[in-house]
Amino acid sequence: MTDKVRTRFAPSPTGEPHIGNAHSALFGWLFARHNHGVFILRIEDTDVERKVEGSVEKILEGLRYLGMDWDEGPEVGGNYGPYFQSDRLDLYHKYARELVESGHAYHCYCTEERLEAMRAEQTSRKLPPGYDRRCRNLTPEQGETEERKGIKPVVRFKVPLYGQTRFHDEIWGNISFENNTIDDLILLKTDGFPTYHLANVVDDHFMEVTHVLRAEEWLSSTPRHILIYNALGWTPPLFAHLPMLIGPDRSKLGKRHGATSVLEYREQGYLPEAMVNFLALLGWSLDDKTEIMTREELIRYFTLERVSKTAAVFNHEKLKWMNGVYIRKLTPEDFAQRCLPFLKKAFPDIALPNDYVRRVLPLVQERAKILFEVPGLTRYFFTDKLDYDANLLIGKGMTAETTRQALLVAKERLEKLPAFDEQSLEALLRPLTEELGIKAGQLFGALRTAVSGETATPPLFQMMAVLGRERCLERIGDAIQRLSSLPGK
RNA sequence: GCCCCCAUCGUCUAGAGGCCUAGGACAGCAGCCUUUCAAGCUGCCGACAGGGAUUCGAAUUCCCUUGGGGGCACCA
Repeated sequence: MTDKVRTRFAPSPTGEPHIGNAHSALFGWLFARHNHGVFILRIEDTDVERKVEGSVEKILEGLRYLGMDWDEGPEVGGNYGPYFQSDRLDLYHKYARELVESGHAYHCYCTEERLEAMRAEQTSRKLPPGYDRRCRNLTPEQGETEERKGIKPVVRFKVPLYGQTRFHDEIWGNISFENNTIDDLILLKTDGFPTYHLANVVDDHFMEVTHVLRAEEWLSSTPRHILIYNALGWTPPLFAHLPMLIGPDRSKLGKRHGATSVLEYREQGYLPEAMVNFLALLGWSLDDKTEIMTREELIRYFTLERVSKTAAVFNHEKLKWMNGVYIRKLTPEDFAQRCLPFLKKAFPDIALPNDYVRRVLPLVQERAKILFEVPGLTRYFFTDKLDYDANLLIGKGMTAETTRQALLVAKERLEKLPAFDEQSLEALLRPLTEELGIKAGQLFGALRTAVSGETATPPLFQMMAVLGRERCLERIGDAIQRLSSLPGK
């Protein structure tokens, strides 16, 4: 045995990597890193029915996106493999057999139909559903009779009829269950695969996992696991059940609450550092004020003592805010790098010259909350045709005609402006408002819309400077046209 | 129905008997800044689920009630 901390993340490949799983994984990862321990990734693919092709890759992608590296597991190997449960069936069979031989487990021949009927009956009589232990005391002869009928048995664990099972949870404290409320769970299914309970115990034991960090939903199956450890003569690891992530209605986080796949967040342009920071703060806190923390700080400060017991609502609003914080902290170059894929995807047929893109992007960096909205915020920098309602050109207290006149004069002056940069533009346009006898907002608003087709944009002079003289003049000319042909004007 | 838990602003949380007329953050609202939108700044709104008990003193300890969650599969 080693005294080094070893934790694991043990997802089952049944679909998109769930944000709730990512949360648990993160806590396990932070705990391992904080303690200079080992973070193991184990794939629990024991449910043939629910297995979804390609989900292992997605799980790995999700972890990579969030920057959670694993020391042992798929792709990296390790001394405790294999790390796919489907490659460890012999091991599970061995210990299932051992449990049967030692009298801790038995073969059960009950059909699924019978079990279902039994449960329905129990539920209708308002009794707790559970196996009635019909096969618990079958004689060898009775067993053989069933076998001859061609019925394949499952292996069930013989839960003690009396007494209680206690354990200590690092977060919840001491928990105790009456054994008579636990039914004889299945260890080995008829298809030869183990259930979670057996596989989990066997693997955590042989992989020398020291701390099992998993979501609270597992709390009530922990006594079963303890019982199995004991029956096998093994020392259980330490358990720490983590608060669950729930939706705004306080139920288990699901599709109807919005995006649940980690990869969806990547596609929407949530920065991994923001995701990690946000997730860490769901059920854990450092103190009464610190919220923005780097990955290194999270690792340094993360302890189980500061993990809470109450489920946390996944608040998209706050995530968005935090993502904005991280976006603003990026260097312009880094921001550009991260935006590029989103721009390319949104404007597949438009050239994105390097230096131009790098002049455009800083203009929206503090305005974007998620990367996905960057193309929308910068559209007019890349497209030629603007699509907007000409009435938007006309500001408060202006008419189509006064607006047109103002634009006409502005265009004229802009053509003659020696340098088309921010300072020159301001030096020209600011005094022009006085000359025209209109307010700054009236002229700037008209120009803003003319040049971008939008009413909310980055500062006008910066925007125009980046767009360039040619494009600006062209668009102002177009705006003048639109004003001239406005009906009723 | 049974078992195991949980309980501070709408949400994430600080609080481990006096530091609490309960702190921070998101959201909301108001204002400032300002050519628009953001960002930023200032302020406001806003919670200890209820009831007992212990104590000089309880958000903090204990009990009950209420509310909420999780589990009770040949799923994990």
